[in-house]
Amino acid sequence: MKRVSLKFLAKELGIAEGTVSRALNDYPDISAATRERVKAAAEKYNYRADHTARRLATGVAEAVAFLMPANSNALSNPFVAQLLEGLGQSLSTRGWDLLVVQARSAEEEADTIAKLAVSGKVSGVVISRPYKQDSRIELLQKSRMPFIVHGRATASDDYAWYDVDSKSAFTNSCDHLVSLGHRRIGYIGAPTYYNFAQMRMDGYRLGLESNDIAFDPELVEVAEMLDDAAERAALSLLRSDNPPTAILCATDTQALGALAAIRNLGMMPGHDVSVIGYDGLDFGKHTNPPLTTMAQPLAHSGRQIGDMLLAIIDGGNPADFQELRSAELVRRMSDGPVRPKSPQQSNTDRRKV
Amino acid sequence: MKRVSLKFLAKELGIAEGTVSRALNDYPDISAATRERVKAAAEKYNYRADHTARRLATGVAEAVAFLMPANSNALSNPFVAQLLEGLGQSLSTRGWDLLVVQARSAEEEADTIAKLAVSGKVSGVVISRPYKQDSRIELLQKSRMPFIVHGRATASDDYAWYDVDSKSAFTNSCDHLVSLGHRRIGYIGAPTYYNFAQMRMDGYRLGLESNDIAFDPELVEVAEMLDDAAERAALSLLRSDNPPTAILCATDTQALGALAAIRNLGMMPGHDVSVIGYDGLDFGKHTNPPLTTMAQPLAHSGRQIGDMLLAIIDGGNPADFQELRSAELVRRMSDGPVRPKSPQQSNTDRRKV
DNA sequence: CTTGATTCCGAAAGCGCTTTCGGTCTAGGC
DNA sequence: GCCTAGACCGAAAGCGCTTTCGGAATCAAG
Repeated sequence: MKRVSLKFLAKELGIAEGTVSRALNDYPDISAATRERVKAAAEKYNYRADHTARRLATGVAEAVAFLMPANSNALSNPFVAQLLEGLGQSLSTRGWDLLVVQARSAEEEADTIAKLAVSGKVSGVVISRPYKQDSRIELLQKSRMPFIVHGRATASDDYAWYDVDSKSAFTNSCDHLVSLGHRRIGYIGAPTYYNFAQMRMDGYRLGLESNDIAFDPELVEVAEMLDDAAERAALSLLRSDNPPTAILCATDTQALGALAAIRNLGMMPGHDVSVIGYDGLDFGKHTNPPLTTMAQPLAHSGRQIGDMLLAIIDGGNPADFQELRSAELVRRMSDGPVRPKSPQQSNTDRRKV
Repeated sequence: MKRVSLKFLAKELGIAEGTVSRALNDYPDISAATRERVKAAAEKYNYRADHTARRLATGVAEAVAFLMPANSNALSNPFVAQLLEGLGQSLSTRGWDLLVVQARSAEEEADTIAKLAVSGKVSGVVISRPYKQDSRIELLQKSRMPFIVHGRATASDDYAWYDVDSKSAFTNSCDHLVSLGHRRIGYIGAPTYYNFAQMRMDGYRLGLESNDIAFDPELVEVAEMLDDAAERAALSLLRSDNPPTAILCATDTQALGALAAIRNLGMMPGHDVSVIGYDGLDFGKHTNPPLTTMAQPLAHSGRQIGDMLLAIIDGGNPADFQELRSAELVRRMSDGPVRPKSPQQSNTDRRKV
């Protein structure tokens, strides 16, 4: 279990350390013969260049960092793990490392980034859930550290990102609800310092507009991305004089709260009032009723993001790496045709899941 | 944004590099005066010792690795993120790094560990979900790499671990169900190469035994830790000649499947047949009906595990760091008194959540 | 054969720190 | 006033690799 060093290998082969190093790294000034000889020996002794020494000598970290979202909550965590998994896969193709760093608080995020950028510990960074104006992005740009963001900020021309077009998704969901007869559509959003929250809200408004429905601020609530916060928001929507017949939620977690609110009011989600979430989280299959949601394609997003970052580190132009995917409405049981004012009416047009 | 080096600092102060280094590291052979002077300058220039160089010189990696569970699935991922968060917090107290490494497959896990152990990239490792016989643990012990496991293998005397006493939890749940009148209690388990799966099953059997209920293999199914696999398992249990009136599930994810199976059979979970899961995942609040579960205290487990690992790296005896926490039954709506054979009976003794 | 161009490899200088070793200086004991 | 202890710091040797530079050997051309 003892490490074999370059020195050892060189001595064993009777050639200079530098030569061994160059042979291993496929320098053109090494004859094929010795290259093979060296590689065979390396194989035999199971030699692996010491990462730290290599880093110091070359100046390239061979590692990237993932900045953990500041206030993540248990329900949104599935993303993180999945992203990490994909990132790891991507990096492992080169044997690079994946660092997870987190700020103590949202305020310290910028500082954490700044430190990271000069630390030399990583050759690239991925951040997620950008704010509308994101100082992390500015810092990263200023420090010339390759990076990619999962999502985008308002200004998004000159850096790399991978995002899902949630704006269109919300517009489409509006259309969908309108086609089910809804005209009074509520919206529960996330704090709008998050750009994704803004975009989803924009999508909602656009959807209203294109269906000639006037935007009504009474129908909009902003809540933290927690189930209970969203439940309170939904309650206030539902208790108003002219309550919505359908509610769009910025996240699945919030949709969970909306479902609960509706049930608590003695109504049936999907029948009395429709709810559509966004994220496509698996546990939506098991809610009461199963949650209709806009599913984002996050299966390979981590992998993709990793590959893009690597390409940028290799010298690619960040602006060339911008990818916009689209979300897909997966209908489960929480949406349905608008219910006429008449007391009874069975809920038809339902699909099984 | 340019890095300031030791050399620069030394030149600026007019003293030797070595002296600056020793001053910064609080060596006793440096006068208080120069120590302060050096630290002030370091502060002023915002100097941070280059991690890589430091590593190379000292030989200590100042980083630990978390080995990502091999076949994690989306529903079990909340753990990972939460654990990572806690670990990160713990490590940040020293400014250490957190690496996430993953094997391509379960088979390669041991190999990954072996490589990691000799790579010198980290000074400690945390692994989770050990198998009954876990070659990763043996490897780690052999290579003298400090490590801690989240969970334990069957032999668990001579290494550090943090685990939840799921065995007792299952025994207690049995008692609970018996107190509700159940005598025919089924069990859906996870693959028993996982030691936690074995322990939970043992707890279940012990619970039966202590209540003088004969163990019936017909009532036990082993399924993957996925909702649909568990659903099939539950279906087969429920369709037998003498079906269970209650089902204990090794994980919440599986309990989700059990709930679905019961509903699909036209019965009502918690009324017609009780289901209890294990994990205490938040989304259990939103299932249909809300899932009764044994909640493990994972809020600060990451933090705790990190602190323990650090203590071991500092020279602590691994065997001194073993912590067994207990799970708590949180009753929601999926358990209830056994239903008499008579057709109608309302479900009493329910608690609100 | 001599010369100039190649090919291939050894030597050595770092990368930015840490740490040992010894030397200088001052303080205290006689 | 001389000697011995500390106290304090400078110099230098690494840590394990990479990479530049130049020299020796080989080869083709004149």
